Formats: sequence, structure tokens, C-alpha cells
Amino acid sequence: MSMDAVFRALADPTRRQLLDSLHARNGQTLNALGADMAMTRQAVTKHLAILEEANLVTSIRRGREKEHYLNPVPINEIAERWIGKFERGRLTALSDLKRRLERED
Amino acid sequence: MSMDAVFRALADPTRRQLLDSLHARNGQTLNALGADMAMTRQAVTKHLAILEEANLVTSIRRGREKEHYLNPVPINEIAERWIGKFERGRLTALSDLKRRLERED
DNA sequence: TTAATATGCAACCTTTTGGTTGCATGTCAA
DNA sequence: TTGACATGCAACCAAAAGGTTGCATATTAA
Repeated sequence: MSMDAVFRALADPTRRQLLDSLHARNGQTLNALGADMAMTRQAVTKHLAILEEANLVTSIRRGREKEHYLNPVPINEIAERWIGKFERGRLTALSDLKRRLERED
Repeated sequence: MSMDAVFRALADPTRRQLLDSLHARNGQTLNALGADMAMTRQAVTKHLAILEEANLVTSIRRGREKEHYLNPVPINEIAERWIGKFERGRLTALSDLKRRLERED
């Protein structure tokens, strides 16, 4: 569950759309997820594989179908361990910008 | 300030490292930022351009040097507008996973 | 059993990405 | 003024990413 895999998985708009879709309706099959995407089923498969690699999606085979479930934990970890750091530094950064502007004579 | 540009900017480990570096010491020049990177100055320039494109970094030319400043606002927006959505759905997603496991006989 | 359905695997292609090298330009300091 | 220093610009290159097509496999339903 490397943080790098999560960041790279989130970089693609199609994959974020897949997460949105699962967030709206969890447990969808590959076909259902691909229904409203403008690409082939195989392309969606690849995107889902990347999301699973990043542990953002878990899948389970049920008969001839495969259900996909959203796992929000990695997103949470990024929020807490990475984004939190920059949020805490926000005021500092803004004062830096202010100081920078003041130096402009 | 498209969210897509921010996500793609954050996808590369080198660029996250640059943000970390600016977070530790704001206002660094290109040379300073590139000092501890295992790549050429020109490569760092390109990464910084992508960060500036995403509005994560602001730069100002001072004499023959260029100072770089971290802008944490886009990170904050992602945290609030995008990540927040999944955090709110966290319990729902977990109960989905539970229900899925229970169906496994 | 057979046909339809759902997914998997693999080769292939094009574009983007991350990086390099080489040279140009602008600025400071002796 | 001249050399050193900081950065900019552009062409080029290899690898990765995103997508396609074609075929194989497994499961359900008639």
C-alpha cells in the first residue's frame, strides 16, 4: 500500500470517475462501471487493476461477474499523513508570500 | 486552477519531494531545489513548471535568481472538495464490505 | 448441450512523460 | 568589461501510460 501507487492512481480522471461511480453505487460489476465510459471494457479493466493495485478498490468474483468495492482507507491516509502536513504549514506559507510581496519595492 | 492539473502534479514523487523541500524551507531558488536531486537542473525546471501550472508553486524572479514559494491552497481545496466526500462515505463503504463478506458462504 | 454473457490475457499502437544534451540569455562581481 | 553564475529554450530520446483489437475462458440460461 505504497503512497506513491495511490497518488498515481488518483492522477487519472477516468480512475477518479470510477471511484465516484463506486461511491455513488458500491459493488458494481465491470460491465456496469464501463457502461457510461467512452472506452472499451478492456481499458476499464486496466484502470480498475491500477485502482486495486493502490488498494483503493477491492473486487470479488461472484459467479461470472466481478463486483467492485470502494476502499476509502488509502484516501484517508493521504489526507491525514500527507495533506495534513501542508495544512498545518498554511499560515506559514501565506506569511512567506506576504513577506515576499513586501520585499518588492 | 483545474483540479486535474493538481492531481497530475502530485502524481510524481519528485514533484512531491519538491513540495516537501519548499515546505521545509520556502523561497528556495532553482539551484537550491535541485541540489539534492539526482537529475539535471533542466529536469527540475520542468517539474517546477508543472507545479506552477497547477498553482502549487509561485515563483518570482529576483535578479539572476528565481525564488519558489509553496502555495498550499490547491491542496486544501482537494482535501475539502474531493477527499471530504469519500471521508463522509467511509462508514457506508465499510458496511458494504462487511455485507459483502457476509454473503460469502 | 449450446448459445449468450462476463471477464481475462496478450500483442500492438500512439501519445505523454521524464529525462538528457547543447546552446542562448541575463545578471552579478572582480 | 569580462568571466562566472543562474536560468531559459529547444531538440531529442527512451520508457511508461492509455487505449485498441483479437482471441480465450468460464459461467449462466434456454
